[in-house]
Amino acid sequence: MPKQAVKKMPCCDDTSPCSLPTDQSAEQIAALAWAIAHPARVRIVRLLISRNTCVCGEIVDEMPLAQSTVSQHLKILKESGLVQGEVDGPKVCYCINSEKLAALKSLVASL
Amino acid sequence: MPKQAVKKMPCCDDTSPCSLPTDQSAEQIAALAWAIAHPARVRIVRLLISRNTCVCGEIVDEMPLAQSTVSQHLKILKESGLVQGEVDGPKVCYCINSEKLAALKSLVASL
DNA sequence: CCAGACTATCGCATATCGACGATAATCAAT
DNA sequence: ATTGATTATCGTCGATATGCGATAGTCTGG
Repeated sequence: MPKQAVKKMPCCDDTSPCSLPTDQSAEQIAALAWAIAHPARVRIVRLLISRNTCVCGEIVDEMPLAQSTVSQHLKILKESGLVQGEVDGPKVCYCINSEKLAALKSLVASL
Repeated sequence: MPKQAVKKMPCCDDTSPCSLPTDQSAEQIAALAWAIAHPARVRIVRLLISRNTCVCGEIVDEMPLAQSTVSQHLKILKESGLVQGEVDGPKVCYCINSEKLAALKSLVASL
């Protein structure tokens, strides 16, 4: 995960001819891209998109991964904000955070 | 890098109600997303986009990273196909592969 | 309250990332 | 050929990702 302490980001200073977006933007893109930088997470995201209704552990059934592993990926997706989890009784329903997804699309499109 | 051997991807089989794109597509997205899943690489990509002219080791000057580290990131970007390197004398000019970039945008947009 | 189902978390192992310095490799020019 | 500049690669280190089984936590229903 790109969480290394970036020493300094001397971009967009006087010596640099770039009018690039802020570094914060770079980290935003990196963080969101990171969330979908694994096939399993792409599949999960697509699964959640395809089912307008939030799904829960059914995700596990769709994936060739152990439940704990899927849960781990869901955690990563939740941390990225792309996915939201909502407790529904003993189950947990996950759904796409459309705003975050739109933000990801927008950020990538504006590259 | 998500290069782990995926055991099997029983998606889109008879038991699954998904008409999702192929898993290959998931790996494509994951691979491209991975390339920009690091702030430094996002910055490099933007730098290459902003300068229509290909840049070379000037990238190093723009980044708070060691030359070897930048070279490593460039290698990753090259492997993803997002960036192309062209030897120009003792220097190496890098430039964006517009097609790959477009593919990335398209893939993300079609999520 | 207890049993059952569902999910999250904990360890653990392995593999890779990300960073760096040091070193090799490459090319132009002298 | 040698030098100088530029870039790639190597080796190392710490941190993290990824996978799993096992376990703990949580909630519902009887």
